[in-house]
Amino acid sequence: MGRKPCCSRDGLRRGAWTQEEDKILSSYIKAHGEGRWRSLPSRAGLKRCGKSCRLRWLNYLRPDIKRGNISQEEDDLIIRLHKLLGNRWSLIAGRLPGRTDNEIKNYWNTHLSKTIIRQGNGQEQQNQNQKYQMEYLKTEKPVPILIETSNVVVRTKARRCTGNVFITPSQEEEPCENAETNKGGSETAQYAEVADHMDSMKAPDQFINADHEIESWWDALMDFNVNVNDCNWMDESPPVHNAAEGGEHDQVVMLESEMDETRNPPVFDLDLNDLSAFLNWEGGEL
DNA sequence: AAAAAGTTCAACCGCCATACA
DNA sequence: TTGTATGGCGGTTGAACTTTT
Repeated sequence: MGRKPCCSRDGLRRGAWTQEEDKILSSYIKAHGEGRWRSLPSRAGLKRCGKSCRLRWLNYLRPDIKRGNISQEEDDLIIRLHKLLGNRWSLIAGRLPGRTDNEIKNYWNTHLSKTIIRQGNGQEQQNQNQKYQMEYLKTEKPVPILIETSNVVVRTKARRCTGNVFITPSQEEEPCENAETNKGGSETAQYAEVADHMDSMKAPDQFINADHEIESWWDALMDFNVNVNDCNWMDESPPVHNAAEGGEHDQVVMLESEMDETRNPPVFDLDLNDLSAFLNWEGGEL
């Protein structure tokens, strides 16, 4: 017995798309926009399931897609981001304009993972790291911390916290039950944690917009010199909530809209700027 | 030249989170 | 609060293609 197909309705086509189908899908989306994938096939006159249409559009037909010829710079960036984020392909793809998560995932599985395994923790990898470091030094910018190849990634999939999320310096508050803290972990682990939490936050009236890319979230934290080691990730627990409104915990770090009004000297004294710089460095484009 | 083995990548799958009635 | 529809994600599959024997 095979798996149950996602669209079990009889008469739906599966497998490779024909040029004719591509044409129909493209022109329909150009005319009516993306979305409502479930009903799109019948509206467009396609004998495909909505999921299949969505995937075909996002991974192949979208006009802004770059295909093939992944450059050395992109290659390097994928490797570095994968070290930080693990198999979070959509996040990695978000930093590579025109590339899809599927393409990056395939590229990783067919090219890069083998390269990494070959290199392991060996000299070649260290040399590569040294090369990055030397080039970066020439720019007189802070030297980024180069991520170790040994592993790092805390979770491969974002989890969600419900409600507003605050970052506080308190060691006494109950952490969000969905969250894991990595006190004392490597910068990479910390970043992965921040990415996870940031990734999971909700918009629009909350403190962080889920659509923001990781680097902007990270930059926001950098504005406050927040040390992740000193933070608990909080759910909507009353004491913390009160703090946001000027209550008992005056050191709550507020983000987004409130951030502009509360830009004070850093509440925490930490140094993850290097990692931020590392992330923002697009291999050679300094 | 042909068969076998290996590789690539588009497409599909199940699962999960969110939106909404 | 609950149930359902929908969108999005990462893992996996398998046909097509390439390389090796």
